[in-house]
Amino acid sequence: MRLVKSGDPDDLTTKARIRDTAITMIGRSGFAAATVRAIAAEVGVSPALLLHHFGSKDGLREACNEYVLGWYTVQVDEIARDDSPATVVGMIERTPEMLPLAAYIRRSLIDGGTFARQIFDALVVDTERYLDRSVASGRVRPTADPHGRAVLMVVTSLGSHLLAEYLVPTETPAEQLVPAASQRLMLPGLELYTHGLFTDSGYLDAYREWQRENPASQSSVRGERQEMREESS
Amino acid sequence: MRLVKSGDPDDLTTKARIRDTAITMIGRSGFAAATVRAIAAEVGVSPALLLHHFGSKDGLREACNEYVLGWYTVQVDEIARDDSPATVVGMIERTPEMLPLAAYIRRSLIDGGTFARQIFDALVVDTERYLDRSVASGRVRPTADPHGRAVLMVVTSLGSHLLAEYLVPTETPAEQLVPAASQRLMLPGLELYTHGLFTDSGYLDAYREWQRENPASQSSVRGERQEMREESS
DNA sequence: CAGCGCGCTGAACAAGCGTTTAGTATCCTG
DNA sequence: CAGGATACTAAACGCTTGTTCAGCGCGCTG
Repeated sequence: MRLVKSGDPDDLTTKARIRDTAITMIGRSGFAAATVRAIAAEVGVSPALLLHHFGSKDGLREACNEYVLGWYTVQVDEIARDDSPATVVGMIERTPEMLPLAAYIRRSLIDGGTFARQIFDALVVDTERYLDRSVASGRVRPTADPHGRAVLMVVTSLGSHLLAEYLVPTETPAEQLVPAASQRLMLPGLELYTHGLFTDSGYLDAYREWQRENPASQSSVRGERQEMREESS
Repeated sequence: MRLVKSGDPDDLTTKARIRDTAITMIGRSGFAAATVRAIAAEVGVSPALLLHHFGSKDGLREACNEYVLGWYTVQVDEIARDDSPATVVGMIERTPEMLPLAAYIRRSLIDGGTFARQIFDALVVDTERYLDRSVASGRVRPTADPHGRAVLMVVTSLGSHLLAEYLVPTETPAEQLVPAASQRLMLPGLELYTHGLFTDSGYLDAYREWQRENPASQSSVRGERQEMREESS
């Protein structure tokens, strides 16, 4: 257990142990399946204590969200300080002690809601910054839509995360699931990122053409964020 | 309602109407949240009738799976007959009357299980065939790992499907969600597929090098399927 | 020592779940 | 017209869920 904080589980307050266990169990089986009684039994306390500390089951979820989001922010700041080529998504998958956190985030993304959106947006911001640096250093090609490209890469990463169970043989043990899945896609991914998929720019040119002729249909979709369109005028 | 079959809802047997409603409601709110009572109320029958026809709630799910899988197979065969450039995933997203089916598949992919794996594998097989044709006709580059590339593309497609709610503004109505999400990723996707992401083949070469030096680590991951390795010997 | 707060428990609560059971119409068949 | 299958319902069952409530023991404070 122990999650991120250092020291023995015995050193943590019972409230913290409940929170950590809840994160693990919600991540493993989902919010609904992780019942108040099951979590309490796992920690070794009464169900009533859980409600005493967190008010309600939703209060517990809120506390978990807050904790995970705080931890996530710290991690991002940490790896943003050095300009290592590690993305946040990749790092989440590798460090074993934060696997419960990753599973919890995975569940949250599936369930939807404000918390998941915060995480997703943070991932996109982080990925975009990483890509910007890579463009500046000449390793990555510039793009007409940096934000959109970052979104696409986050979607691909999280997609392989969410669909990991279908990428590996059925009998793969749960703890090897995500690493095995990302290794499965490594070569095709690198190949795609290096050479692309199409032999020429026909599709892209056609889409740009269509886009130029139907400028109305995109403003409603893009929404928010980018107001600056000076470079295209 | 009416789903795929033709005619008025009144023309269908009550059993079929229950099944269709179940598909819609499970797709909308998940298997657990779509209770027997809620489905029965939506159809306008008693909860007991549902059990009378399908034996149990799991029996109902089984019937839904069977129906969706059968319908899916028909669709795939249909668009595989002509060599249109439409992928199955894309088609699912566009035809409005099969949106409930798509939502149901989406939920099933999240919940996991045999049915979801069947759908996923079928999508991969179909995508791979489509890519093979495109390679033969010269529109798409050949690859060292055709199956892996097909998996990657399915993951990207389904990923944007699963994460659609994060790709669009919060207030986007549910029925525009998937189209809006895929349009959001259209330009970055085409750009990536046309030019790739990296400026040179450094990362790919390094990985291939590493792969050549550590040939052990991949057999356990690849698993199943491809036994033919004659071209590399 | 009295008393208050805090961590904690056992037992119970109402509500919702999937499911069962007994029974009622209805229609087809002999 | 008799009779059995079929479509369907009302009511209840047992179980699990989140939540409440009264109360216990312990440590700190006055």
